[in-house]
Amino acid sequence: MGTVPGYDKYAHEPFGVTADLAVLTVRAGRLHVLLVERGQQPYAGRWALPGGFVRPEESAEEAARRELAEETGLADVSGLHLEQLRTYSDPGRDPRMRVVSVAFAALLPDAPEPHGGGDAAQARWLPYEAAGPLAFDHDRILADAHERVGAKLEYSCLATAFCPPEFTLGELQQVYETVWGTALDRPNFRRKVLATPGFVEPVPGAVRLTGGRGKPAALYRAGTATALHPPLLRPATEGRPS
Amino acid sequence: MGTVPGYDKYAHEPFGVTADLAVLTVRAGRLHVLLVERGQQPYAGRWALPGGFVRPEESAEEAARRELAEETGLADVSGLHLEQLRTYSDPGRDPRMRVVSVAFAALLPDAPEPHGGGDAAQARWLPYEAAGPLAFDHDRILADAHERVGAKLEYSCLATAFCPPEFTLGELQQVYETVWGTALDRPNFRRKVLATPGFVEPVPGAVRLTGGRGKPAALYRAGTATALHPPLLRPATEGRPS
DNA sequence: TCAAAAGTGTTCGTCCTACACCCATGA
DNA sequence: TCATGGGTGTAGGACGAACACTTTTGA
Repeated sequence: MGTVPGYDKYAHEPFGVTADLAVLTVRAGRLHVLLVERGQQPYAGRWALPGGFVRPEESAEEAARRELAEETGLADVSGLHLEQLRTYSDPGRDPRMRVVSVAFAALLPDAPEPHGGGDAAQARWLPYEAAGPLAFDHDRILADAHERVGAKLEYSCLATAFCPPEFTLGELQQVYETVWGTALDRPNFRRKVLATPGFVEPVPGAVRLTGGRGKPAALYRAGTATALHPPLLRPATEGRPS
Repeated sequence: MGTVPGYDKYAHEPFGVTADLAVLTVRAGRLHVLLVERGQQPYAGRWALPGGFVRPEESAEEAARRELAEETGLADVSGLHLEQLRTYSDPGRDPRMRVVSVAFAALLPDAPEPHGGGDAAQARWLPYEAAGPLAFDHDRILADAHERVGAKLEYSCLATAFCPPEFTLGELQQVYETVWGTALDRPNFRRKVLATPGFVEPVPGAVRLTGGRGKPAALYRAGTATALHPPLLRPATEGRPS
């Protein structure tokens, strides 16, 4: 970083910049979100999205990964899919000072157990609906993350990010059904997924029993494609906000 | 905004927060972008996206509208469609200090002429392809804006934001063709638009000659819908990034 | 032999594509 | 009367929705 002589970086009221994460997973057929209990003021004792201040030498995305590792102890953060959501900048959204939050959405396959650390007294997965009133404007951020992820499932291959390295089509379908809150027709879902080149790749010969009963299902891996053409539209959800 | 006793807001290296705008319009069948010539260091004399520092008492979106009015003199900024793009936070993207930029995309109907003001020596519309190397990382922001707008045309009614209050279907179609860079079939486009409730509403009896020749075209106004179901997919654009 | 879950086939409608054709206007 | 742009009609095909049916496993 260069220097411009005569520029006073303290001329303005200072802003803080935080990176906050809405980390989602599918657990037992329900959508869960990763939350931390705040250990400090403000909102001490309240649940919040993990996150924290961006440091001078890192980008917002780097800060998000660091905070996630620090506050929840989740390993394998390097390969995690992070999607920048939007930035929340209302004055007064943080009582300490002017803070703008760069929010990210992240998807994880089922649920390594987190543990608190850093500024977080504890960390845990909570069902999406049970994520009560959160600190700051995190309720809004969480809702935006849900909406965004639901929309991206339609036209991207993002759903595989919710799945373990090898998964069945039934598991993949459950991701869609859980995030969208609607049931899908299994035969049609199957055809649609298999007809999209690069969405999933079969693992030759591998099968797995899913529910303890029933026919063993073939296993698939995530493919190399990122976009879905044509998209897999969710049924009849009128009036979705743009 | 409350106060938390004992919190030192100067404890961290201060961040600057800017709001930058990629303002797009369609002019004579070509995509144009609104640029300003910087009057100050750094990058003095270089073209850049309009924008500037967010003030302590305003949100990023409010700052974007204010800077747009100040730097380009465009009126009617209050009704303008602003779409938050994403936030750019790489360390070193601004040589003065640590600055994160909250970027917005905006759409305008053809082209009130801008004039410089504030920190901008001058302001003008430039064809999208001719928007040479810009200051900071604004080339990247501009490309992201183009991609985002192109994608949103598929599943939202955003295209009407490029049009004047009353417009013909030919003009609306030209918005799609200009942003996407592809030709569309006129009869099919027409049917698609008219079949989507709330996309456009006819202005009874009103007609207008468009090219000086040809049959006068019926006029329409933007409708109340925001989403397009089913979407209007651009033809065969493989490998688009997610 | 039954329940449960995976996987296949088929039908029917809707939407998209493409192109042919007619209409109204200015030069 | 010709070129230009607006507007209508229509046949064919691709795709999605719905649902019946078969297969393979554990209990």
